[in-house]
Amino acid sequence: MNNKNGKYLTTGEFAKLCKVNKQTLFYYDQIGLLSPILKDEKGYRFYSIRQLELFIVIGLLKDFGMSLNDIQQYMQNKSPESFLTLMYQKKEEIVKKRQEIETKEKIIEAKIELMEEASRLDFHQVRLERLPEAKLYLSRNIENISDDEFVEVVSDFVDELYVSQLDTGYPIGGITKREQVLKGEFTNYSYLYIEQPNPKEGYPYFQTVKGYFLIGYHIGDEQTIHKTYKRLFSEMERLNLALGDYVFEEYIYNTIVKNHKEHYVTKIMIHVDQIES
Amino acid sequence: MNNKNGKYLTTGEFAKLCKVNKQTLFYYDQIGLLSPILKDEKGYRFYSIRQLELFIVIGLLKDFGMSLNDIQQYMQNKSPESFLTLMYQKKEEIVKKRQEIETKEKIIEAKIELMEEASRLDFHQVRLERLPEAKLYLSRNIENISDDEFVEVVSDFVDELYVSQLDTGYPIGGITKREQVLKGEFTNYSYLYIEQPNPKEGYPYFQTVKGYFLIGYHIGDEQTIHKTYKRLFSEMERLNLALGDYVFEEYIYNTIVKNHKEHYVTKIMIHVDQIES
DNA sequence: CCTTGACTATATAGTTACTATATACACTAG
DNA sequence: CTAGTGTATATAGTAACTATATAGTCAAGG
Repeated sequence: MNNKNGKYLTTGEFAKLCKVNKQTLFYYDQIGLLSPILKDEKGYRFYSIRQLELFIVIGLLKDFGMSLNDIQQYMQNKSPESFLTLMYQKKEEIVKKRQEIETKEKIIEAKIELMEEASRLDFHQVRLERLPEAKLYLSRNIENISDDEFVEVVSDFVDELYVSQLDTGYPIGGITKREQVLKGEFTNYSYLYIEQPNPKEGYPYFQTVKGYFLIGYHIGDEQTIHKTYKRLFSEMERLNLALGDYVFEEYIYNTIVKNHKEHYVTKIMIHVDQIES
Repeated sequence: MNNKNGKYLTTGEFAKLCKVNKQTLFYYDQIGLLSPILKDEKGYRFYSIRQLELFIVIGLLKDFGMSLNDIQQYMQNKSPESFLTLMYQKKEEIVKKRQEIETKEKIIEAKIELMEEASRLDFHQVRLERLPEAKLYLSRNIENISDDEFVEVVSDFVDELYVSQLDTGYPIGGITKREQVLKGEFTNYSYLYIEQPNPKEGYPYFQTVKGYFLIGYHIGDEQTIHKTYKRLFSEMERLNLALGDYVFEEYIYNTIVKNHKEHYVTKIMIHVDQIES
């Protein structure tokens, strides 16, 4: 696209034009990806300004995730048809990548929201709240399961979060059934779950019972969580509330933001029914 | 979030749970990023299922572009506040990344469109076409410029495409003024340009004169382009057309898709005026 | 009790796309 | 003639692993 082919550029000059290190051009020459059009008897390299275009395209293909090797393969038998094929393939890849990035953006937004919310909370206060319907993605049932089976369920659950992009950034929680809670087995969960604020179609979701929940926070190791449950139960009595069908547990602060177990914070949401008087 | 802490996992088992190579866990242990909670007297590693959570977060931060070193730095003095700060920072980065990816998606779409269009063209046919207004981003003037100055202009032009994300995937073309064309200096361009189908605000664009253009294609090296110009001029005479103010040249096929200069294809668009009869 | 096969460990080298460093030669200005 | 800049090659280092080689451990089957 120009008639200024007269000027030969030294490696340094061409590197400046390409906005890269001189060494990079040595390297490209070495692997035969982009060699100078001229090399004098003393080994000095000379590039043409025309070669900039090729360098830019190499950069483009690199951006699209191709290795220098792949790029070289393409360059060796290029044609309008193979270029078009390549572009269609890269288009598919980039669409997928964009969707992944959008998912990650959502995850970050969720984490920010959760952390901001947590910072405004008083963990010592217990409150009664009416929660709206929320959709949860559930693991398989994990009641009274062996260690090995539990590992497998967690593995499958995490796997599904990954392949179906169900990680929303919300915490992974545990659901305990009324009967386990009554037996005092607070952490004999029936399911793991993760909330889906914008659920995808075609997945088996568990619809939370909407209604009233008594919400309290346990500070410290899960070993001592029964103490907090006791506090909550006495509060239920005081408010004339009966235990509902499920209890939900979620980490607010854990290993991701705190170094010591004593500082972990678990949110406990007890489904409650008003007792008729 | 679970009470199944009894089970200790070997390196192989934990690797399977994390869906990574065993060696990766050796590596993480070695750099002190994620060590097993237990090592027996024979050096065997044992992980807890609880450590999966940490592994997942490490993966998340990696996805956000942090190096293992940075992640370790963060883990050493983590807190809800520093996590929030980190998330705000990563959010900014990911928004920028998403925009970059969107730009690249547009570039690919443009390349596909151009190639598909080119494949349907008959390069031997000359046609008269009314072109709608198009916005072009222009280089500085390059009439009768020295080699060194030309290199600088190209460098600045490409630089601006990069920093202002003006690369639309459309070809870089050259504009020749009527007076140069009349002198037979077909490739003494006045400007380089790139079309901006969706122009950004606040940039100096050159508005093409909308109107009639005689469009023909030159096959082969630019050295012989005068032959094609001659053909086009005789066609203009036949159609009773007068040379307008500018001629536009663009590569259809070049070093990116063809190995030999003889197969390059240049599109020539001559702005023309109807001669009153 | 011995062997086989599947596991575990460590140490070292290889990978990609460069970047940094060391050493030697070339060119240009004063 | 020398200082300062440029060029060249060769080699080593980088991140985040992966692959390979060698050796020790363990549980099951004959």
